[in-house]
Amino acid sequence: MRRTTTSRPPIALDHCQVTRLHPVPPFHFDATVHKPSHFPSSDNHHEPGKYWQSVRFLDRHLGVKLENRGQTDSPEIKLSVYSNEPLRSGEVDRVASELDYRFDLHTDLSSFYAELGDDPLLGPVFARWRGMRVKACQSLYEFLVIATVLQNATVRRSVQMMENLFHQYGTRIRFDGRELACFWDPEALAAVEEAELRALKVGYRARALSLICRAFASHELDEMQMRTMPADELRKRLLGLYGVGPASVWYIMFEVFHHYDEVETVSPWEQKIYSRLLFGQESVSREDIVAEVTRRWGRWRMLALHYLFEDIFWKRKTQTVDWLEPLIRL
DNA sequence: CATCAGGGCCCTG
DNA sequence: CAGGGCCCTGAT
Repeated sequence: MRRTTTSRPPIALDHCQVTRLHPVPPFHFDATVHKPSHFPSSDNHHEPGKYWQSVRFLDRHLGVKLENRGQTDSPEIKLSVYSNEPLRSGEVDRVASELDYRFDLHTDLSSFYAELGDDPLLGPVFARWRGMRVKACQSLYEFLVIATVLQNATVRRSVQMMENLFHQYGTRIRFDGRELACFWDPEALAAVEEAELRALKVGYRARALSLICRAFASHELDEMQMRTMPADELRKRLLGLYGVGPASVWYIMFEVFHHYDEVETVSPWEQKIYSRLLFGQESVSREDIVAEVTRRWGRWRMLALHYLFEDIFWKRKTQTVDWLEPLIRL
């Protein structure tokens, strides 16, 4: 009988080192670290001004805590890195620099606001979320797992699949008084039979999960190198992975690799939401959506859509958005 | 009880 | 290039 990793007590990350991150202003802490449109996951936790996240990095299980210590125009983040043994010199810096990339802290968005600030849709949104960044605090491999459990599933089912995977293959970590799940390595899954994955109710996705982790375990893919690839080449690489189609590629191009103009496709769910946001209609064709955002926002089109999208989901937290509710299938 | 669609993707003809 | 099948779940 397989002993699940999470049946063990959590790893205590009792060592902590503190450093600072300095985002390029303007910077909006909460809208960057927390994306209300994303499904909840036990690898992170957000409270206003604070964010906890597990990170599998440098072959370690780490806990990171980000705290807002600045203002929009003079931003500063206190970063606490928790580990089970003291980190070697330089390791905290490597974590800081990786987070800098994953939270997109070094991008200068001033021309984005300058060029699009007069847009009637974006103007009010900028007023609320100026300084918001794209964020994917997962590695490419980890994000591919998320993209896979999103496929053809309602929110509840995606959450269930993700938590089943964390329970079976992840590691519980404990730091700063919180317990979170931490991702497994692709190597750990590479040895697992598809049938075992299917038992976690991931269905046909078992094959994709299995083949994707092998692509990483065998080092066919190099995330760091992919960060510098031209968009066309990158897209082709991603599409070549089994179980990765246009919808997953779209999320990854934008969220993981920060291609702000990536709107090659619009999947059905987003299509309905953008139709409302852009045209006030129930269903506008994807071609019309792509044409409109390209004409209107050019090289910033996906970042602009991200602002509109998260804005409506933030709004939903405090008030009812009657047209949005039926679109969110729990 | 049966049927269906859901925040896709692969494979076939 | 269109369309069927795929896993599972909750809604009808």
